[in-house]
Amino acid sequence: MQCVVDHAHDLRSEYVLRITGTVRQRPEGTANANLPTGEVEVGDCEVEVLSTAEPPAFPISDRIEADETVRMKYRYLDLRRDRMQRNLRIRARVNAALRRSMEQQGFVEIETPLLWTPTPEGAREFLVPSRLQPGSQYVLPQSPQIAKQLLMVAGFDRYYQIARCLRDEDLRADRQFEFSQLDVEASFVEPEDIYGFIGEAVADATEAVTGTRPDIERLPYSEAMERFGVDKPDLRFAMELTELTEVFSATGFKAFQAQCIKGIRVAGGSQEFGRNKLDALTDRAKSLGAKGLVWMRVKAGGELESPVAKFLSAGEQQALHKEMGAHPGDLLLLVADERRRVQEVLGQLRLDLGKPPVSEGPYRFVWVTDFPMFDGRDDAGHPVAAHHPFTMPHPDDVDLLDSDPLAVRSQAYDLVLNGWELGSGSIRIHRSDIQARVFRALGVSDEEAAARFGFLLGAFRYGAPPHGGFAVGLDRLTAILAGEDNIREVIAFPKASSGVDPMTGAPKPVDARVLADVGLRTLPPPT
RNA sequence: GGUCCUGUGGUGCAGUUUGGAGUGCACGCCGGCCUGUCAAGCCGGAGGUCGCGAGUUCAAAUCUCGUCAGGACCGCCA
Repeated sequence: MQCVVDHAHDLRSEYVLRITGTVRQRPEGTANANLPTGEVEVGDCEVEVLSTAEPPAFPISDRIEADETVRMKYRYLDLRRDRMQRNLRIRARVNAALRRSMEQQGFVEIETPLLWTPTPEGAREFLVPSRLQPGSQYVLPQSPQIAKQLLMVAGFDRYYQIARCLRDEDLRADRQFEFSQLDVEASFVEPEDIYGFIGEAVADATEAVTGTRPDIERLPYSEAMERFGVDKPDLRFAMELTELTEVFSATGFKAFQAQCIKGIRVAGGSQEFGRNKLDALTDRAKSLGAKGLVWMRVKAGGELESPVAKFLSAGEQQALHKEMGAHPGDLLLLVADERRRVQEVLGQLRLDLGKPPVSEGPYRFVWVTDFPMFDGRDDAGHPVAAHHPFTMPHPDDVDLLDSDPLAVRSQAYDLVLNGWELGSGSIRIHRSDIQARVFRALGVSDEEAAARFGFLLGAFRYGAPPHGGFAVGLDRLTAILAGEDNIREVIAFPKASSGVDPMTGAPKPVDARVLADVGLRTLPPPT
């Protein structure tokens, strides 16, 4: 708002002022249609300086992007910018909408402890030394998982919480040490019930920010992997992986005598990708683990231009052309390898070549369902839990636990938005016989299970309802709704990727006396 | 632990490829002028360890090595 002042004042940017005056129409010829307040002004102003200000370390303006280091060091100035004001207000709207939605759906908000017990396995935990029990540690929870399951045993059959979670793992654009989740658990539910609860809440939050209520699609895990090569597909663009294994089932071309062949079609890409770019793509594919990358340009007459074209029969070329839906000018990229490898490589290339910016395009929510129970094997040959060890196997697959564990589907599901994993959940095991079989499959002995999770397993002996739940990553949801590709932009005081807070300087050494109080002594810094 | 990108007055950039005096642009800052302006305008001025340390060279912002910081990614995140 423009203020008209009669007498000179020594006013600088970022001063804090109290201005008293009268709002009035601007005089003829001074209106400015480009400003929201361009029709009016405050006249006959009295100005009082409440606080002077040094020039800020960087311009407080959305027009100029300051260096991250400087922004973080002076975060309180950075937060004055329109962009950050907007982002944090979007976050508040998301937060409020989620709470409102869960309350309306009859859920009860219950807080769980931040000082929790170590549960070795999973993410590395932050330790909190105990003063009253010197030498012993609490940990900060990586999630309220076990606490909320105990609440189910306790009879709070619909629990939710906007929970802070802490994981001492390396930071990324979508990962901070501490992050917030809409954490949910309910009793007597099936996956459909969870999709309903969470879908409602997330749609409410999205509508609160964008004004439009999104649909949420469904995709089984195996289909996501076959069509998109990832378990968190970005459905905003196609370029799907085409199955070509059958096409080359009898091929004489050695490189295509593989378990799986798939391809992606870059529409109109044959012009854009000259030899340099194709070489770069091949290097990229190799760095992703492929043995190689076969490229083909689709010529005007439909014939294929490729270093390997001469090894392929006319029938194979025709079938390939048809399966890929090729048009003249397209670029085809093929990978042959083990199925999982093919999916990974082409899934990543698809993202490299086609993924739109986060700020673009519709919100394509999708439930990825029927995740496998286990994901590969550890060094000892035991299957590794894909979700967590309390995940209920798919009812049809329970009998495979011993015979073919890697084929067991679980009742676990993810919510994905535009290629970001927003969160995951599952139906939990509430029967001790099934839990015992899962632990056995994982190679966890009874003693070990009792030592780690005894208090949970003990609770289950006193009548545990069937239950399941979910957790939605608030930082990620908010970032996408705000059009930001880094969750730091929706967190008031984030950490740098080194884990340091450039504003406060944390973490810092503390006095040896303070350490002694909690029974600790520091080692000399590693050399 | 690894790969890659970035680091130049307070801020944002150009200069680095092909070594030749700290050269340039915009913003800000200081002084002055002007002013119904709204990213105000005009004139003048100050402000630099080219992240840091070695090396190559007659000569390094520029080339090499190391190191620090920020960022992206891999590992990691049940």
